[in-house]
Amino acid sequence: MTKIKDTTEEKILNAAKEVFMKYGLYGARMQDIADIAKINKALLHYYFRSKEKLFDQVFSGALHKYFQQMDVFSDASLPIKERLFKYVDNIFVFLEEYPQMSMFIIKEIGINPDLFKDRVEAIKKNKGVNLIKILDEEIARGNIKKIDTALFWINMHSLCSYPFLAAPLFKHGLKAHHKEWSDYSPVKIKQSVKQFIEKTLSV
Amino acid sequence: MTKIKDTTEEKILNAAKEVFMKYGLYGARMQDIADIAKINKALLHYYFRSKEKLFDQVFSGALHKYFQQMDVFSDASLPIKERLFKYVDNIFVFLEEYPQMSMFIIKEIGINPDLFKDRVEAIKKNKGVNLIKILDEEIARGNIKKIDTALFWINMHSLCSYPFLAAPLFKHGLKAHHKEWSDYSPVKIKQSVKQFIEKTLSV
DNA sequence: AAGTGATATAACCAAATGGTTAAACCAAAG
DNA sequence: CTTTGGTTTAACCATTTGGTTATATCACTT
Repeated sequence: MTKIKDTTEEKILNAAKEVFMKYGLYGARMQDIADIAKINKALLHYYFRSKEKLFDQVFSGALHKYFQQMDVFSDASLPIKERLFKYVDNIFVFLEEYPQMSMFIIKEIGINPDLFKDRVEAIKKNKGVNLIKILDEEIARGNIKKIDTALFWINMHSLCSYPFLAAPLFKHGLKAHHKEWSDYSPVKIKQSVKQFIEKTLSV
Repeated sequence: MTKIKDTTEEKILNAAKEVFMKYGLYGARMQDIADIAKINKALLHYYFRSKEKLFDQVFSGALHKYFQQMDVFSDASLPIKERLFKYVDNIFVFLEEYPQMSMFIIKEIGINPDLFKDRVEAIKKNKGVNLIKILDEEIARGNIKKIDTALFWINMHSLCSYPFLAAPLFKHGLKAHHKEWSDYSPVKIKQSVKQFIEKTLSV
């Protein structure tokens, strides 16, 4: 499936990703990371000088992947709705692989806002695509309904992300109603997100 | 605003709530809790035997408040849409006071699923209201559109909760578009949730 | 004023944690 | 075979962490 180089460095990074995502910077234990990577704890410091440095690498990678999904918006050749649908597809692929990542990013930013300011500026400049601006332009051209684009953006993301974040809750909640989470995620949810987009944007 | 008894026990619980919500069980430090409560660390153990016990109290309280919102559904005298609107109002009041709580619950359940199984069963039995079942009944009576009720439930919660969870992200993201988070949350978001309910359920 | 029980604190302890070091391993080059 | 370089490990260290204890303080009763 995914490429596995299996170098020591990658084993560490994968283990660190797992542990940091679950417990956050403060809650994570270097020994746990070493155990999962099946290496000696000292190797962590050999490859990444400190816990903070290792965390920084993991967090940067997460943030990069998170914003990478927006690349599809650069493709101005596609009609806006197609781009949005493709974006939703991207998000779902991403969320299925890293269901915890958006929460990880949100949590760590909440704890240490500085992590964000520095890094995001760099990413933003690299991409240079202004998603809400694009939607506003489409409205000006009359291609979509006249809506509050920022609000639409928030709502669309909510519909996509929250089901994955809250999966532990929903899994249990649905079972109480003799329904299975697997029947809902991700196929049906993706459908209903696209429905929401369709209904909200159609003139 | 909220009643403040200001007993030592409450000071500790409030401090613990703050720290546990931010850092989780593993990430939280007893000394931090003591500092915020402005008491000696030993007092923590005097009132609550251990870190786990203190956490348990905080977590139980959070879970209780979280599910308490659903009480409005017991009031069968109101038409279903009124009940849903009232429920949304409740959620927003709750989320404005405890924006981190749903993430706290979700995170801790993800780490330690056992916490959930034991406690939720008790809560569920106390309430005895089956929300999705109520919606299904309303469909049978022809009061609302024939929809997938569980999916509707998930979507509605997503629209309510995620904006609060992801506030740190949105705050920053909106500023980049010269818009302010305060212009969107919570008034406009609540409106659009109710719009979503209206559109989705109307026959 | 003296006694009493609950409340609070400083000082302490053992275990865990992030981090270091010196020595061992091991593949490739000479 | 020996050397050389990067890689890996066991043993260790200083600090932090959750938790305990002995002592002090305070509110209240007698």
